[in-house]
Amino acid sequence: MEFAMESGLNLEQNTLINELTQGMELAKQLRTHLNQSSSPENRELLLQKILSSYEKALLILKWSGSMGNPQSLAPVTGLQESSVSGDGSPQSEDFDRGFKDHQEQSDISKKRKTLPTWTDHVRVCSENGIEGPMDDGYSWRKYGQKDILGAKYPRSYYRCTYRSTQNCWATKQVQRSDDDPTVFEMTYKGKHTCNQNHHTSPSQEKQQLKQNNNPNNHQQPPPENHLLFNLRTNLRVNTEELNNKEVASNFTFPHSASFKWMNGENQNLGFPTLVNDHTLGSYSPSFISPATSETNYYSVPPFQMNNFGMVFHHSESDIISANTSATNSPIGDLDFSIDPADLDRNFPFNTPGFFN
DNA sequence: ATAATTTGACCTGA
DNA sequence: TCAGGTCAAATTAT
Repeated sequence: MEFAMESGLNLEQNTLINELTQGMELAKQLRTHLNQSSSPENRELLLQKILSSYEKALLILKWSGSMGNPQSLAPVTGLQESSVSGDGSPQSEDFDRGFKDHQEQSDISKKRKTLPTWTDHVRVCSENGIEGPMDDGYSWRKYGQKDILGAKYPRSYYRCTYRSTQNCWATKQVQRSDDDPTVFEMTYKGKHTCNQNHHTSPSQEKQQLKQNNNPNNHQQPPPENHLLFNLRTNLRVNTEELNNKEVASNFTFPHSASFKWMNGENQNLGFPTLVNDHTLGSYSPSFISPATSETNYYSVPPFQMNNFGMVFHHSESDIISANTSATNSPIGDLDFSIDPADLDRNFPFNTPGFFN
């Protein structure tokens, strides 16, 4: 509630202006580079940034244009279901303090009713077989993988890296779609109560990438986040049938904060390194948001997409029990208490389809 | 040495 | 009993 704010057009408009401005700036830089002797890479980089800015600008326009017409959007994958519950987004610093410690145990015994759960369908399409859904801006630690009945690909289980240190009980499951291997269903449970200000570190991301790309498990193609790339390739967001409102109000994109620095170090994966270090490294933060710093979570522009970016489709649902085993715990209560917070970051994705 | 991942065992609800 | 989810020891990466 507190942040009812970003509903507005202003934000949009500002962002739009920022993007266009940025595009112009970059174009100027490019011009300079053309005169001087600069590496082709730098030029390329600038070019990409420019394109990125314009694409974003266009997306923004599209998005705002579609606001009124929910129907205009096309669902990408129609998968999910689930109903919604409250929270949507990850992170809420303010709240965490209330919880820490003890809560765990006590909660266990109590109710842990509904853990806010929502699912994103992230399509990472890669023509070249690159990219992966991984990074959503949070640090996750994989704690399990299971073959699911009837599913071609195994499901991976992740929990917040800061579970123990910050008592953050957010978890997520990643399941590669059977029919469309380029789609990953990411199911999030619980919100982040940790402070991950420093967005993921490169190393972490790398790791994630790796994991998800289990060669053996047919898991997936290597991710690289080229926002740009992703953007171009497919950008769509579908909010599934959830109640529009709910989604609108609750869902939040995980801030994407990180980009990758994928230096070609993923040898293991053996996937093509499309991008040069610089390319990635310099992926314009702008893409993400003007401000990259700590404040991001909130400040991020509405359209922020995950790094993975792109398409996604998501649905939320309440889930009721989440854990079974002994040690597990309590996350439960959070839902409620946090709700208000959720709203904030929530992206005004009222529009049922973000990008078409 | 520390941190993350792998993976089979274990747990729980249906 | 079974499938999904989690634990935790061993392994691997940083």
